[in-house]
Amino acid sequence: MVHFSLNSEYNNSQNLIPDDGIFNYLTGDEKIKLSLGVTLMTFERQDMIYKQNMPSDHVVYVISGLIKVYSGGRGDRVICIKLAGPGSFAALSSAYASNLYMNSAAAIEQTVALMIRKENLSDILKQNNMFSLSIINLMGKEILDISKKLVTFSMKQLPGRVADLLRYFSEEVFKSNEFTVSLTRQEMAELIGTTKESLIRTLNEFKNDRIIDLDGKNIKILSNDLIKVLSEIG
Amino acid sequence: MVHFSLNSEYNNSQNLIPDDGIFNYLTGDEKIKLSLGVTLMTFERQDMIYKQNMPSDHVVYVISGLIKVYSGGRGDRVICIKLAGPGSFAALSSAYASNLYMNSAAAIEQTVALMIRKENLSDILKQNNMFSLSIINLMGKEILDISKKLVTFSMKQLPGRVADLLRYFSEEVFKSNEFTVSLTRQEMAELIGTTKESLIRTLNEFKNDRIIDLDGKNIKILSNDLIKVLSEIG
DNA sequence: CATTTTTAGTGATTTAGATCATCGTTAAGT
DNA sequence: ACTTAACGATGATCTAAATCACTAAAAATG
Repeated sequence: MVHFSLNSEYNNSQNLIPDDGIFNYLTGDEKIKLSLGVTLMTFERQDMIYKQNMPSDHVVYVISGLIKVYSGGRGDRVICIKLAGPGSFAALSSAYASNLYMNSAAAIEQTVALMIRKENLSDILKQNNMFSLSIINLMGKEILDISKKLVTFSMKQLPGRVADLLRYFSEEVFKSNEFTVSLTRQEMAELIGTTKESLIRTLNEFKNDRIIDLDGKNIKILSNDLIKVLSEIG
Repeated sequence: MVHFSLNSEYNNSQNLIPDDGIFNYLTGDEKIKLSLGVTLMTFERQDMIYKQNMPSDHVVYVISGLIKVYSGGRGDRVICIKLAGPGSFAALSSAYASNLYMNSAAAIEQTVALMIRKENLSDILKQNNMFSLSIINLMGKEILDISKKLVTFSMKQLPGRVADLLRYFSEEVFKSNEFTVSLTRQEMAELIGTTKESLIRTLNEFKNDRIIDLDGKNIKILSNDLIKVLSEIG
């Protein structure tokens, strides 16, 4: 786990704060100020980023790679709440609604992320309205996403859920009809609230029905239409 | 459906904006400004407040009563995302992350609510940082609540879910160990993602096990400890 | 107040998918 | 390179809860 911390001799540098996305709303001054409470970290696969029930002192901003935000329940069962790729935040909700992390996060593949001290982010929120508004926007999107997932979990059965997973991968995570997942079957199952066995079976049914091509971690969607239909009929 | 609209002759009145909760952060001027985009409405049981896929022009602030926010899926199946009682908002997430309502809301009992035009709320958000921050806080709490529900839905079985429902009622909705639900068994089932039959059976098991007293819509929790255990073992 | 509709409650049956068991295969660690 | 562990894949079995099919009790409606 490589660890860079910005110390005083770099105070005049703003390199750590990206020049894109939501940070566009920050003034130069605000970027400098925020930099002081920021640590750039590199995580390897399976590295823990934060852990449920620990004090929530940081918010995570993913620069590259992919992380999973998940929650452990009874026994060894785990459910994955979301994946966060480049340009996404994790732990925003824990930061502003609790003083503990309400779930855990770990790297799925090698990931570079900004760890932002939440007080520093609060300072910005208190003075920059457009930044606040875009955080409100982000959180609104997150609520809608989780609500949609809740509906899926309580109404769709396996084929519909797996179809949703494939859409999620192709439309939001990998942004292509052909992709190589860095997740294990177990992790994929945790994303749609099922077991690895059931996920594997359904994925193979899709393969036999020529809806997808499947070769280990390489997945190619052959019929987006069928996937969409499956997702809709649940 | 009674309908009061604030027109010009009442411009100098701020009566419609409550003096409590989140609106404390507003200045007098802001309250006046917000009042212009606000309508006070009374809804009777089963009245629709807003509907999935309609343009999301208003945010709802519940003054008294109880409403349900729900989402319809395949067939006639419905899942209730949350209940909102006095002092709670509904449609905040739709307002700021979509131009359509992403779910529906209806009154469970007679409800008085402020319908706030979302542009007017945006105007306040753009100028009042503390107000924005408390909206961020509210949304964070909502994300955590839904995430918890997601975990429940994918991991707990019926006794655990029903225990969660009873805790939700006694701790958050009715704030007492003894309460009269204004919801039907069907609506209760929709809150925990099951069918009315399964809910009824589980509720009666709880009654037979002397965990609750049950007489129609009157429910009394006899053992909070057992409920808690059931909720935790799932 | 009679009638239609909605809600509550039970039993019998079915089923999707979890669980259990096992085995090659791939990847990781020594 | 060898050993151990993690992962992918399949088959057999089991079970929680959905579904179906009713009856009874309340509520709403005319």
